[in-house]
Amino acid sequence: MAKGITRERIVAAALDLLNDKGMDALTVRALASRLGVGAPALYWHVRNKQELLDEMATFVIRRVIEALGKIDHGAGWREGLAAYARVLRAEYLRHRDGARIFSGTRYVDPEVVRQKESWLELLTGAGFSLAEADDALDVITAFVVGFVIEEQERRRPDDDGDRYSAEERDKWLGEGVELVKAAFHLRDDGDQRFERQLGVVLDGLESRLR
Amino acid sequence: MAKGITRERIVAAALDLLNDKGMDALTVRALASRLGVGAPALYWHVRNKQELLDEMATFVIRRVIEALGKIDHGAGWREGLAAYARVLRAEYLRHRDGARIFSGTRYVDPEVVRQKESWLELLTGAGFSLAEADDALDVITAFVVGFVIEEQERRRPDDDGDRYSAEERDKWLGEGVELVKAAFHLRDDGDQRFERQLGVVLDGLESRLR
DNA sequence: ACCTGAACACCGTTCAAGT
DNA sequence: ACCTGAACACCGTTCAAGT
Repeated sequence: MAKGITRERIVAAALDLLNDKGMDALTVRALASRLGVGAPALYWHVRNKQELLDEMATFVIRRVIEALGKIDHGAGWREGLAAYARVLRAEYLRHRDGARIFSGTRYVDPEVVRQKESWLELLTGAGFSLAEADDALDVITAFVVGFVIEEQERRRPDDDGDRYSAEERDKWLGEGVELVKAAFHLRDDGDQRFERQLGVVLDGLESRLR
Repeated sequence: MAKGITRERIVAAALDLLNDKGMDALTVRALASRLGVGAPALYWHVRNKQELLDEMATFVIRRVIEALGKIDHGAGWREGLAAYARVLRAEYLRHRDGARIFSGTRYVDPEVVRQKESWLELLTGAGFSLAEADDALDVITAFVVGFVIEEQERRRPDDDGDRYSAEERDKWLGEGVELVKAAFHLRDDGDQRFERQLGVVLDGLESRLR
């Protein structure tokens, strides 16, 4: 009973292992040993490694859907889309390289797509055409995916320990790129940049309403 | 001389192999045999597989830089950024899963970052603050990366051959999602969607100028 | 029904040895 | 300087066998 390996426990352990050691260390054998079991045991519960990876992606997507479902649509389309973007980013950030690994996952689950209905309602209700509403969801999603990929890449533990100080970086850059250097010095990380850039995209959508 | 394996030839062959067979089939042994040589031979030219992957990424980034350098900045900031976005998308599209694999690549090359100078000049010259200009480049990049990841995911040869017809898909979706179905039917693929959604982001940036 | 032990083909990498 | 042959540790997966 303590050894009751199930699909759910396997997927959970796999996501843990991914966060701990990264994608390359996510091997069937390491996963099995983490579950206190031999590697072949997993093949009774899961067809192969690819199915396990698909199952992990499905789990992540399900969490996204669940979180999206709790968003209040009453505060208007702009606040709604902002909440959508924040949820998507937060869920990707939960997993090491989450955006790169779990974005663009094949829609194997109708629920993922059915989810869109309420968002299309919100947007068309606010005055967007159906085509514009569809584009709006796509463009927000694309922005979040691209933003978080960059974000997680930058946060990744450096293999070479080459964290630059400001001066080292300026030297590395060389001469004649003063704007690049100045921009780097005033660059903030994380939430504020996300909110600002998200605001740009939302402004773009808003301009379509006029 | 016909067997003159070089770093450049190795990288070129690796990118070919990636396009032909995909990332999983990109093994050291397969690559070596494609070059008419034994697997250990590659280790004279390249330290390990990771270095090879880094070299591939660098090659792709260099091509992007080269293409970006040819863009005429005379047509204004909006046309300039649009050209930037189109170049980035085109270069990612050259390689199977290009956006997922090569985006967010660690900046190992100063030239990549120095490249930004001319864009910051263009944007600040057009009236953006330096912080806004920096955000503008980021937001465009993020959008392109996210868009192309989705695009290449959708284009990927289906493992199960499950290409849906419109009716099959409607059935799969179930009842009560009429907007989703309608949106799907009027959905166009590729260039037009990219241009439209890029326009949204550019509009968002333009709104900052006022 | 659920898991183990042994085995297979393949992988990245090393290293002595060849030219 | 550049490549081969043989080998090592590890990987995903299969399968007969155990309980």
